[in-house]
Amino acid sequence: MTPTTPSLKDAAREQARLGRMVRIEPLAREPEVVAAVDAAYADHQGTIFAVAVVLAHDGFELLESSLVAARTQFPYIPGFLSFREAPPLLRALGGLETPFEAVLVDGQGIAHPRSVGLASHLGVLLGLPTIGCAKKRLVGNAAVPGPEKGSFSTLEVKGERVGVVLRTRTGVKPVFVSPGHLVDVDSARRVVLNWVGRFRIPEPLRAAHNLAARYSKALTPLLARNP
DNA sequence: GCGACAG
DNA sequence: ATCTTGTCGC
Repeated sequence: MTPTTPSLKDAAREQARLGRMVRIEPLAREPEVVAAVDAAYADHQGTIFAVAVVLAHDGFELLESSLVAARTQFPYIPGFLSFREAPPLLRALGGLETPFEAVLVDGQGIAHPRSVGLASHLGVLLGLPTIGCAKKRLVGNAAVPGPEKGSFSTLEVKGERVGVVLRTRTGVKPVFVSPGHLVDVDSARRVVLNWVGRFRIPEPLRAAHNLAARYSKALTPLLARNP
């Protein structure tokens, strides 16, 4: 196979192309089953462990998980995270057999320099609703939301409402929620809040994150023996 | 030129 | 993201 490593110029061009395909619209129904993706990195040879999980809203039960281990093909550059994580994450999602209604992503949706964060990028390629839920801000300005769980403030970029800064737990640092594809800001906010358990990060993303970390620790020694 | 900067 | 134990607080 021929490793594909686009230049930043080409990457930005690809984002512009995908950006034209992003659709922001309210989600018709509250998802009963969602997927979530996250990645962990191992020290050795730039290995990335991409994980996709499927959970049922009822009891936040983990229905299925999928793992993909690969070599990173792109460095981490703010604004271009998709070119590093989207390929393995898409493969992980492709390994799922359980049907899901939306995907929660650890990163931004349209709250991005070119309006195509990882969540939007994945959404367009999947043709499914995706929601970005990041722990930090990439772009945009927002007021500090109220201290109670559920409070939120508008995240805007050049006068555009691209997301919300949402308090998922009382007194805890808020998260940055923005629509990826086929959802709007309000739908994205509601979905994230509906999938929050007793922690700051929504359960599906926690499950994906924990699994990725576990796989990384457990498999890194094996990869060192079998390069 | 000087900061800011998802994971 | 990752390197890393205990510790302070609700």
